[in-house]
Amino acid sequence: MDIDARINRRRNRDDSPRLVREYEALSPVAHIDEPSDRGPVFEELLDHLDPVFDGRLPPNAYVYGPPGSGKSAIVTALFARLSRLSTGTRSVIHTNTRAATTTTPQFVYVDRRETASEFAFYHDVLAGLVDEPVPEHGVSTADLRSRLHERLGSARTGVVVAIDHVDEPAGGDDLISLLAGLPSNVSWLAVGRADPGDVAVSAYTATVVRVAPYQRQMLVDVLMTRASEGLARQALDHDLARRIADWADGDAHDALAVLFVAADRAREADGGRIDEADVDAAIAETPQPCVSLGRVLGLPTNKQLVLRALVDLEEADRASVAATTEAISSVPTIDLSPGTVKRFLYEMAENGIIERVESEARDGKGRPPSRIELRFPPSAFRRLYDLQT
DNA sequence: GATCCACGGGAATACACGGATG
DNA sequence: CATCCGTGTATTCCCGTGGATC
Repeated sequence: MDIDARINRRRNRDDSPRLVREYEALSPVAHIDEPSDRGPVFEELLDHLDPVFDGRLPPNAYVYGPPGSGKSAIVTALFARLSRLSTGTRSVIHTNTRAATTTTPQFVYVDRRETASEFAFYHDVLAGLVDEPVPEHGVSTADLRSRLHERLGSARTGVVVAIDHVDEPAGGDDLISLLAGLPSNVSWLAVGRADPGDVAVSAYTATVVRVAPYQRQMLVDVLMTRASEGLARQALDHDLARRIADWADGDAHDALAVLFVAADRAREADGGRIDEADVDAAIAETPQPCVSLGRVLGLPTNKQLVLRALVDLEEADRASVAATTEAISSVPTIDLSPGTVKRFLYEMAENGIIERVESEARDGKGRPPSRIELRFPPSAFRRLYDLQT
């Protein structure tokens, strides 16, 4: 725990005992340092990365698994550790004298959720490699790419780049050509949901690693661990954790989202612990399938602003895209034009953040309108968004 | 002056329906 | 009866502009 967290804990003890001690530990978008029970997958990945420990580059790889199976948690945890090992080439402040560290390849993690464009991709890879800030404006994409080549041309050992969420976003630049633009001493590890047979990158990989969904007991453990980190003692009954795990059917994201919503609901009700009604309500507001909250919170600022207004609307205001547009545009905090709000709604529906369901009420005239429905639990987004700002 | 990208705005296209037409 | 047409909405697509930054 860092100092801020320690101080905050003291500051927040006014109306103790607090049910929610630490939203961060509870958040479905945060990954903890030590994903539990994933030993075999770590071993498989380390087998693949093994050449690294001799100072060589591993081949390209594809890691895949269903939503909420812990792909991102595993890869981020692993890359965080590995990049700590290889800081020898860029940092002078290290006490360890093992010469081997200076010849270890570097590790960079980029997330396509935040790195959709070609420019952003090369920017983030480069930023992961150098200590000095990389400009985000005023420099061309081609320029950025050549800086990257320049930087790596002199490197002895190369870089391993993890690219998470390769099958999102739908509208991003073609991944294959982005990868082709990387220097030759870069090896990549793509992470996605699709089966290797259905995804173009797998044609360029030597290794494929599958991440299986969480088994029931593992998911219960995940929930109990999070509860003990983020909630007051004894706040989550083991039976309720099992109930959530059963419902989530192996998807850790959805399970954690339910826990988060239930905890927030219990806190609002001044409950000292999460009860069954909290869990029921949380499950009821979590759609299936549920889009990743990480994706929602990775959206551009103004799209999130629109969503923030959307989750507060009455059902009547969501009866059609036109009505929803009007309702959102009249919210004082929104200074976007109605046209833009509407376009955002259509775009987000296209990307599965929200859903348009065509109304069956035909009134004879024109094409029937679509009602807007959320693909994520609204109170989870509301809380996470408000904490962020 | 260059660059990226979010916005704004509007044109083009799709769809549903009732009524006219062959 | 099958098809086309006109009207009114909904939806998609596209591109120019401007703010922020280097």
